[in-house]
Amino acid sequence: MPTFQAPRGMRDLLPAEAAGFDRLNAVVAARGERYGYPRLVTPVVEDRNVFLKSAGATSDAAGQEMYDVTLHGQGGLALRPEGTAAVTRAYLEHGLHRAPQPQRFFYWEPMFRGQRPQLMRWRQFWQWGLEHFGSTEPSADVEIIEFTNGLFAELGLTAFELQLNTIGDTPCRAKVKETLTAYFASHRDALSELSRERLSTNVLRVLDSKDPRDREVVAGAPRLSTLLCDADRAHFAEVTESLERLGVRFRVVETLVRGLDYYTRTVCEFVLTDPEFTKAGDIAVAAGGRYDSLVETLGGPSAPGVGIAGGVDVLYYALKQQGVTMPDAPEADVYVLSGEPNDGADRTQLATPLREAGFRVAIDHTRRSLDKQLESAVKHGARVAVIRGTEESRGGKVIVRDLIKKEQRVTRLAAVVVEVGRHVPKRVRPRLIDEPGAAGETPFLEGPTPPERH
RNA sequence: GCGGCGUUAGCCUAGUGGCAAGGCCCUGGAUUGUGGAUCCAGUUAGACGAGUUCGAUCCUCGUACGCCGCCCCA
Repeated sequence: MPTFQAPRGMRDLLPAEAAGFDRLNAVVAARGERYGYPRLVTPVVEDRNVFLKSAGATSDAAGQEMYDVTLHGQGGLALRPEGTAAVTRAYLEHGLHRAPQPQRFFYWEPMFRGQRPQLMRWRQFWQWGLEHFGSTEPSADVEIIEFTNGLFAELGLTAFELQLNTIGDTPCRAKVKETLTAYFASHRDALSELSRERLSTNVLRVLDSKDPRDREVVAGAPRLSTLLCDADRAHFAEVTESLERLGVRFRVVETLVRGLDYYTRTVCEFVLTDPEFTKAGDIAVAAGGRYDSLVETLGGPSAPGVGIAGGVDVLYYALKQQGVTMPDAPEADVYVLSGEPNDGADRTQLATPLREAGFRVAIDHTRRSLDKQLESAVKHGARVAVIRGTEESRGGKVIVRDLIKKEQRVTRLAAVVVEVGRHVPKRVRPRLIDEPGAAGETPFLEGPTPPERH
């Protein structure tokens, strides 16, 4: 039994899973680039006030759930629980509000929340996200929603529903809250304890309570849509009309409010509808909305913003649940092995030109029998074995054996790269500097590997 | 963070207050140095700690981790 375990709510991504995550990352990031959202990286640790101020002190996400960090006895830091506030902090810190607007960012980072873990809900989890600063237009809201909808279509995720609502802008919401508070206060006795508390802290949250007693009271509450200002209604109408025109399916859920206080107007959630997930209640695979006062809240000028974030872990499992196959982590296409015991350097010299050429080459660095080495090559998923140190492969020759066709040829060393190339594809070698005219392609779902360009 | 249930080898599963069983995987050997088959052999286990008991993997308590519900949320 291992003495150590990963901390509660944290886990290892073994190569098969890590490969799937990498593919998801590649797809989402590439889509981000296509939409003009370059990647921004922020630290894992932030001043905890960044989140306290932005999310609202009464929000659990910012309070009890925060993963505090102490260094040399000094606190005040926390592992980031979400991306938007951190990105906004960076946006301000680097004066990007003075850069040409709008500013758009993509991120893909681990997030941390100090909640008790459950299936697909870890203390460390991954999120991709988009933030779009500097536009109050409904079409900016539509863009991030359409992005996400298109992303899921691209990935093959079908079992989800887009839920939309508007919770009004800050000045207007004061009146809304007033009306709702008055209504719920008059039904105070019928409410759950938690909701009674929220009467004074965050009335809107009463609307999405799961408690059946609350739901009954909520059913008779004044509709949010009738309480909002004309400007809010107009904004939301344009969002929904645009989405309809773009063919994005959605459902307006008037009780949808978000847990974080910084949202204004549009809020959205992409909720999984697969029965495997709905038994535990709604699980969101992405969620976001507009935050027109967040920049100001964090000490900046008045600047509007809108964003969305998605859970990578949830997305990964939802895709698997739907039977979307992501490629396993192939260890090697080519296995170099030898019948001679002490020729490690020779094996490496044999592998090097193959690796330079772009093949995935693993070397058997054991001294077991050729028998076992060959067996091992198969078990590690190699298509081709390159064998040295046998009768036939002396004098600058090696055997190139196709492990599936069970055919082999004795080849001169100089011709090994060409011979191996007859059996397995080369992988795309990443380059530090773009080659002129070369468009990189990153395959996602299983399919042929694009041939290397010349 | 609160409550409930769980934890037997790398994985899956059996069983018991008195030597812990099997399958898969892994390692080695053989079929007289070219592989996935077959045969043979081998390594490895009751999460951790304390208590009750002549004796605990089994009963009790605590801790760790997981799952379910709550809270919350990706």
